[in-house]
Amino acid sequence: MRITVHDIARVANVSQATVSKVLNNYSGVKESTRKKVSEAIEELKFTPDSVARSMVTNKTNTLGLIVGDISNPFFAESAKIIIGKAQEQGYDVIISNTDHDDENLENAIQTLISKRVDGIIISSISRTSIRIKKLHDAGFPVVLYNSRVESDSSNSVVLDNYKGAVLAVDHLVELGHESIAFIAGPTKYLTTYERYAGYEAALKNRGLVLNKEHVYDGEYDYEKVYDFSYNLLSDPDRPTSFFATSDQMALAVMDAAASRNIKIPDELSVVGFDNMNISANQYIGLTTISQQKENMAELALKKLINLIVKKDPHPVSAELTLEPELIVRKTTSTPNKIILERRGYNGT
Amino acid sequence: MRITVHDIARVANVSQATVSKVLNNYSGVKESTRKKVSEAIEELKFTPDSVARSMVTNKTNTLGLIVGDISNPFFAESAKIIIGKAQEQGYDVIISNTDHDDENLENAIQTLISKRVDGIIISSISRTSIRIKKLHDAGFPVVLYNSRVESDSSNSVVLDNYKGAVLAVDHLVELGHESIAFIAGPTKYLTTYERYAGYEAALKNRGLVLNKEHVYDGEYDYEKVYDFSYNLLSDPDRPTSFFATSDQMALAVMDAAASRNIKIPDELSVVGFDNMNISANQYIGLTTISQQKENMAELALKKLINLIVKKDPHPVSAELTLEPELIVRKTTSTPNKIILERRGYNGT
DNA sequence: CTGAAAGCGCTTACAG
DNA sequence: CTGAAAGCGCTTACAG
Repeated sequence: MRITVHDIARVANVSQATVSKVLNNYSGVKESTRKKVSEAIEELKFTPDSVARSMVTNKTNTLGLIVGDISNPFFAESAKIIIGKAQEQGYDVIISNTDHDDENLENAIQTLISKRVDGIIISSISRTSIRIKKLHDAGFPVVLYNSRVESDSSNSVVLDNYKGAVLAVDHLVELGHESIAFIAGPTKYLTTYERYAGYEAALKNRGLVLNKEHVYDGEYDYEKVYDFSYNLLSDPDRPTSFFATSDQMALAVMDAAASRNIKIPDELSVVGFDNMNISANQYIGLTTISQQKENMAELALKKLINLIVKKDPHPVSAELTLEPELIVRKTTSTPNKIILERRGYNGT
Repeated sequence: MRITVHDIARVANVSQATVSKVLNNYSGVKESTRKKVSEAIEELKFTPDSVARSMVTNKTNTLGLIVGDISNPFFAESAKIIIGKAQEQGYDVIISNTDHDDENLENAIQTLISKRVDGIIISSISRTSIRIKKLHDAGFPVVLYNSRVESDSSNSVVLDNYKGAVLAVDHLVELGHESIAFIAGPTKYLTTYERYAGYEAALKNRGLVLNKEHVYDGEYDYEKVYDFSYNLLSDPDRPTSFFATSDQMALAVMDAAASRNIKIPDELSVVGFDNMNISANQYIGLTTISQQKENMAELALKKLINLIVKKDPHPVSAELTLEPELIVRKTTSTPNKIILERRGYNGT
């Protein structure tokens, strides 16, 4: 049924070996035979079988991309860039979605490896994972995207998350906010962990106290964050601002505020983290910390490809850290004086 | 280096064939030898090579998913569902992003097939494409997701797009709008083509005239739609409402309106199409037509799997059509009387 | 410049 | 219940 190099060889009256040589554009094939073979390929509409080729070359030209949640636009947008760049280099990408579950992650790695992908980009991995070290030590190409692990041996590209959080908090404080709730997300990730540290430090540095009841450190779950925010916003003594560790979570906060009919930014300021495309939409206009995802995604892919083709056997800096940037839009402003006074504050 | 069935066979003192049998859980293996083999597998931490297995079984357990733009949340959310359901059934999925370009699409199909994926779901394909018919006739499992092709032979699951558009227009008309701009998108897709037809018919049916200058039928490009809307909104005689053929495009319209400081819905009504997750966010509250993506995605995957395992050799209905549903939220309202009067309308 | 042969790591009849 | 052998469709030394 399927047509193979053998068929081409027969039709072109050459050996399989020569067919293979023209298929791979090797030099050292007489022009006339190359032509014969090409014509046979054309005639039989032959396309070589990648699986068979992978079997012998030990390359599949496919990459794995493991994300916590592909429906989070930050990941979808990152994926788009990674897929695009990968395609340019001749790689396809298998996407695994873990729903932020460690067991799913482990399974994903397992099957990707058994499918012999040439390398993996992982974007949501617990900071205590030792899996990465094993892969790294085994020489398997892995790079962490917007993730890092505490055991040192790994290649990663991340933002300076600590600094990013400080930027966000400072912005709010400078606007006059003294009560800043925090959607921290799960601290099992080093990124969120460091943002939490940044939040804590910035508060302390500004002489503000951290109110644990104003911090959500549960899982990444839209509904749960919505509920947390919704409840917190019923408090007469509610925070005047929220800092969320992702734009997606910031949107959940805004969703909750809207359903309580609380106006943003007049009655509540919100800052996110990621700068996903939609945040720039002027109808939404979310103030946020840019993750530089174009850069980050491109660097991660480049790093991975280098690892694969071994151009970069001893990468100078295994860990790349990008600079965060505060992008002020329209979800933040000075806290509403009237509300504050009603609550007994006396301005600043 | 790599450890193989051969190694296991040696350690367990059996043949490769029996190793294979326990690997595949075949019956007819003595319990004691099964145990010996299992222990050897355990001991050497062996995981079978999927590539080699695919070579002989003619199955890769991987699917292809081709989308026009994975960064459009509608596609990302659909992908999440498809990937999740696929994983449940033991399939991984390679995602190809075409940027709505026909040549990219063709290349994607090509490489997916040479990688021997077991089946493909295509979500953005030109209605005049003859590629699908060829694949279909060759017996290759393909299902179209939210897409259909004019040549009949294909498996697809789509919404009744014509009716969806009628629903959207009727809603606006019933609210009192007489001037409804339309972001149609490229009419090369049957979905958008049919929505255009629905828009046209509904207008006619309501005795309204279609103003070609109020219709955007260019490519899916956020910037271009933004510009189109921005320009149209400068017109003193501008439309009082927009119907967009996707939520993503509706967002672009809202973006443009916001930058012109035009209030939604007071001064402009907007209805989208898709009902992506974020549209339900109450801060955004986009009125839209639901595509039932959960249903659609699940059905598409099920259809594909059936095609693959041939449980469904003669699918009763090759084309599945779902019912659209209007979801009214807060981006639509009656047209602002003051504005209308200022423009010389005299109410209704 | 060309081809015969071996091999990648599995599974599948088939014989015993 | 078990194993020897062939084969999936390529590529890669190697010999000529």
